[in-house]
Amino acid sequence: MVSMLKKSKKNGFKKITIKEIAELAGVSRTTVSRVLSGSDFVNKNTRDRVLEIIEEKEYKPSIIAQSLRTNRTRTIGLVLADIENPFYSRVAKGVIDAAEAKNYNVILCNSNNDINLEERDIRTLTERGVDGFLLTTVELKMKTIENLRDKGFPFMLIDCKLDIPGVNYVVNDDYYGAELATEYLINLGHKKIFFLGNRKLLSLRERFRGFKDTLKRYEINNTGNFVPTKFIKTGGIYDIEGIIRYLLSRQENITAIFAGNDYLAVKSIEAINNNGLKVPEDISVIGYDNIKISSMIKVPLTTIRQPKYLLGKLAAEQLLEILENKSDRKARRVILRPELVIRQSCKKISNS
Amino acid sequence: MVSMLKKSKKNGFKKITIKEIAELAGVSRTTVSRVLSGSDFVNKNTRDRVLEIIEEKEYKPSIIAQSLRTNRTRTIGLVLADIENPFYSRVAKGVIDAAEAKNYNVILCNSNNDINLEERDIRTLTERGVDGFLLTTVELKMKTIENLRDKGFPFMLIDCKLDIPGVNYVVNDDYYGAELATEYLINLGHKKIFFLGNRKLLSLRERFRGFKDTLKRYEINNTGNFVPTKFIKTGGIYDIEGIIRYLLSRQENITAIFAGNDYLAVKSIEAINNNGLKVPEDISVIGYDNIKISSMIKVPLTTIRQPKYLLGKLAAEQLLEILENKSDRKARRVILRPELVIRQSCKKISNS
DNA sequence: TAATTTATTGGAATCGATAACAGAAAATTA
DNA sequence: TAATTTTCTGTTATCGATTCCAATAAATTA
Repeated sequence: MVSMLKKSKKNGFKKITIKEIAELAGVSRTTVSRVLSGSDFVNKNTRDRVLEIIEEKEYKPSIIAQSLRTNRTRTIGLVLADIENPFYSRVAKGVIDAAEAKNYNVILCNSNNDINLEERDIRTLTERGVDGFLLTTVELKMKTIENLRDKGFPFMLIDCKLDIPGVNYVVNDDYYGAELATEYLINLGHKKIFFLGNRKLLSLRERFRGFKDTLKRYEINNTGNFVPTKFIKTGGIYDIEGIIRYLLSRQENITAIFAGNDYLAVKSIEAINNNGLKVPEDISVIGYDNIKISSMIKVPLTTIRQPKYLLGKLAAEQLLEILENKSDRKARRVILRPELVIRQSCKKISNS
Repeated sequence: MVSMLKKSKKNGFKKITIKEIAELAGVSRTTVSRVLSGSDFVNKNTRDRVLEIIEEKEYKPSIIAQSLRTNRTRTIGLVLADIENPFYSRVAKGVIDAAEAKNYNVILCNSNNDINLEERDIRTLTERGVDGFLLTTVELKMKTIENLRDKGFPFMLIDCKLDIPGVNYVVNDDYYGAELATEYLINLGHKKIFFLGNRKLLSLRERFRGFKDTLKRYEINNTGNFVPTKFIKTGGIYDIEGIIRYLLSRQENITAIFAGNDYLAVKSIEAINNNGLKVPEDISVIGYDNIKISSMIKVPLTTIRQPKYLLGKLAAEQLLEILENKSDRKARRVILRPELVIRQSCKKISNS
């Protein structure tokens, strides 16, 4: 009778509360609380007795009640652009690992590359009371970000280099990565290179800048590198087949494609094959990201490797530091270096 | 002065509370609460006035406080065996979509195929106060599950057919899928078929059963289908290269491999190639799962397609139904049908 | 008109913790 | 021994909502 736990609404059994522990130990709730937090001065005998009962009853303090009182939930939000994209799921793993290491939990939202869902997710997360969140965004609204910043809500951007005051991020150096890729193609003799990507997306915008500047540096005049908007569907997803057909039909003798990410690269290769051409014999393709399948497809993809796990891990760690140290207003901007991974999807051009 | 929000510890600004809304509207907190819940009888004029102020102040009730009072968090937990495995990330998407549709949030844990982390995750989630959770498990401890069940904590298993009373699941019919795969190989003339998989994992155990039974049905005597334990590392991950070398060295003239999942299949093909043999010319390989890369690798993989998104979506929906309807003790067991996807990794045998 | 019912509202307790403050006992110092 | 400090503990208010119960006013019925 004494040891039997009483029923409650939630599930079969009622969780034991601090009050009951206090009664069993013959002390006040305050004392139990003090034992729990470990910080304050409690008599050793009292402490031991309380700890013993806590252990015996397997008492765990209610995180909900703690949250209400302390205004902290030990929860962070993570808004992923697309959980099915291996790039993001690797990032997510880094985030989760870093969070759990500090005893935080992660609430996951999937914005599905949709800017409206993204906004909704941010709203949901703040209302739910996460202590802060991480945003892997594709096409963010400046106003939303500024608003968050002005409210003082702790957050960090992942893989989105947004240089406005008071906004922190962890990114890969997309500009540098694009330089690497472009230089590699140029050194192989390519001049007619098409950049495949939606320049509305922030990371792709940087890559495009690196691409353009490198061409300029090598004094290569490369006009018309844009994806006609009719091929861009909502959420930044492309009609790759259409683009490739369009490219080939233009008779411009494109010799290489710089795809903004590996997903696009893989799809492009498929589409090129479907149009009777071969990679890399007819067209070279370089990707960006180095996702897992890149090395496994028919023609292993030459691409730019980004430290993805680290991206997530560092972002989470930075955020947690902010959370643990509220007054700290220092800028936290981390830029990671990508590397060129040479495989088989690019070929030297001799007749140039 | 009046409209200025005061500062609080958490972030720059204090959230407005029900008390303040009540004061502004000149009613009691009780009345505001009633307006919020929409259910009780409130005078229309009062209701409108309160709603107006709620809107004006953009008041959102504190989910934490609600949780404490109502003992429900509108949060479910999801324990993924491996978020980087595309199978699970697709499942996760189904879960998230279903949860958000009913205004629930998902706390994500990644057990990393580690049974100990899995137990830790379950503990974390229950302590955190999720209303229930979903478990994609690899190698669960029966005792843990029975314990959860006995405590009355709501949960469902995903892709793990555990037939003990009071435990619910949504699974693919692994037995049937294995029958499909095995029959297909047999019809191609294969008799020496090796089943590649760790039979400790529940789903693989079912697949192995289907495999064995089908062979028996066709009166094919197939001995020695096991992966020597020395190739099985912690967490059920394999030394595929080692296994393949071992297989080839045995001189048993294996003509086909039935890989327990596509991951293993893809790795096997790589390993087979590394050993100077070709798929499907020398050895046929069939996979299981139909993950995205299966169609993109050098030799597109013949495999068994499972409805992954649906798996997650249905599991979440079932769980939420349980949560919304506590007293309902009916069994919820959903079995989805897989299909054979014929691509190019299996070949007919003529000399048998 | 008096009695009863109905509609609408508020007071106060509660959920399970934390924390400011004060008070009592023990230890130290004068 | 008295005064002061230190150590330890409890009382009470609070976080922001919900809910039981009672109270009031208005409407209905007798």
